[in-house]
Amino acid sequence: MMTTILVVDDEREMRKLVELHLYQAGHHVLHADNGEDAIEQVRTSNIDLILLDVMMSGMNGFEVCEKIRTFSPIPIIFLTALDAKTDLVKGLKLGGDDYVIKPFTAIELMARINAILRRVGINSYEHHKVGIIEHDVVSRQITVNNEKIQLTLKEYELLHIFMKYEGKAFSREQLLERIWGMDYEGGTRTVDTHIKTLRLKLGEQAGKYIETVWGIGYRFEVVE
Amino acid sequence: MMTTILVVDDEREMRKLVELHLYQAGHHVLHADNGEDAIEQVRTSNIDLILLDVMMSGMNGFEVCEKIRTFSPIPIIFLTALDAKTDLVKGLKLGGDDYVIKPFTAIELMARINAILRRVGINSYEHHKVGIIEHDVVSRQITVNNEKIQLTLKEYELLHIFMKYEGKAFSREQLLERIWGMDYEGGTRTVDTHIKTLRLKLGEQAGKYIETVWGIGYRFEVVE
DNA sequence: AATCTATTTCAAACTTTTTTCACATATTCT
DNA sequence: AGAATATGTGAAAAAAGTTTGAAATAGATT
Repeated sequence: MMTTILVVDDEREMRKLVELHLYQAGHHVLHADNGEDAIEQVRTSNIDLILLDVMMSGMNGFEVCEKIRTFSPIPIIFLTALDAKTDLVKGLKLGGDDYVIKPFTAIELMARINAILRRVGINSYEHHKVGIIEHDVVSRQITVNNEKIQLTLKEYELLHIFMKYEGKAFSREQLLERIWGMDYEGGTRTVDTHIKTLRLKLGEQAGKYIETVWGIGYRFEVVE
Repeated sequence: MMTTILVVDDEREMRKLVELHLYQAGHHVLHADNGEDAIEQVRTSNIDLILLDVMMSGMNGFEVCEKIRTFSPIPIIFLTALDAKTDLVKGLKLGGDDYVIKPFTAIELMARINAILRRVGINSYEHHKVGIIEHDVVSRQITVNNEKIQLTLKEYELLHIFMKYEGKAFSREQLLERIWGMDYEGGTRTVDTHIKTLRLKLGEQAGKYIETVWGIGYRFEVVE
């Protein structure tokens, strides 16, 4: 499953470089060039991990971290040019999960990110509720009207993306790329079949949440 | 949705080649053979992405990029024959988003373009409001007086272009080229029919936003 | 190897959209 | 006003996209 990573750095070139690598590694990237914007995005977007530069004009990384920790347990990796022990300690005390010292290689950064994501994947508690559907990420369970339903892998991934990006219209190609992977060769009709079974399993009422966007693909939205 | 891409290269044959591929991939293409012209076009036209050759007589690609960055965050992909490492860094420092090394294949170029466009599409939350009409690009939904209306692909594309270029008069040919593509064979009266249904669906008040420009085509403008 | 489940493919039925066409209506020009 | 040209409209044909059931294929499990 694709992850959304927020890159916070006030140096544009450094941010771009990091973004490029993250993007090529298959992550979704959001960015902010200041602390306030970063905090706002954490509040409003569905972000999985933050790469946070420590030295920024205005609010510094530690302050941003402290603020975010008042309302979110989202993993934070500090990017820092400093290498004093005190920073590590300070950052971790404030709730950071890891830190990387500039300059760093793409490989190193990816390794840290993957390590953290793996770790939180086990510990994190994600729970989405949209209309009468509830999705508990940890247990991978879906309930409709509090009744458990059994989904296959593809159905589950579809619903996961739909619920995460409620209201967004997806083309079949986008869904294939995200769930099946860039290298998928088969036809786009496959998506239709999975949509069919997913609608069926979601039942009369919740099945209608999946709307057909004619000529494009599908959109998930609570309809009354 | 069709994107407008500006190709900047002083070698005519290279430019033509790139343009052809872009056109076949369904993009709308503009071109410039020097930096000054490119900058002017970015200022005055509504461009979604720039393919910028680094080595040009007169202003080079990096200088052009630097200049553009003083007033626009538009994605820029460098085309370069120069060595990778140094250019990547320099280009990205100046605000470029990616770069492609010549010679490149059409597939590679398209992949880069799509990657950038996708990223931009994800990061930017586009929402247009013109008069009583609102258009949310992500969900592909249109509301008139906060009431959702259901548009077909062609109607949607028409309204999208109209709202994007509010006030501009379009000929039927221009609309056909942008929405239907260069290989469209049918007659121009098809546009009229779609305008008719679009006006109908927009309703009494908003339908009047689409004005007929006699002898030319149509213009979208808020009238009071 | 046999059995089950999940996934993909396929094609027919169905739905919606797009195009065409004929005629009504409107605008411009002489 | 009348002719010529351009646009508006409703209905029907044509094209395109979606849904669905069933069958084939692939993957896992026993």
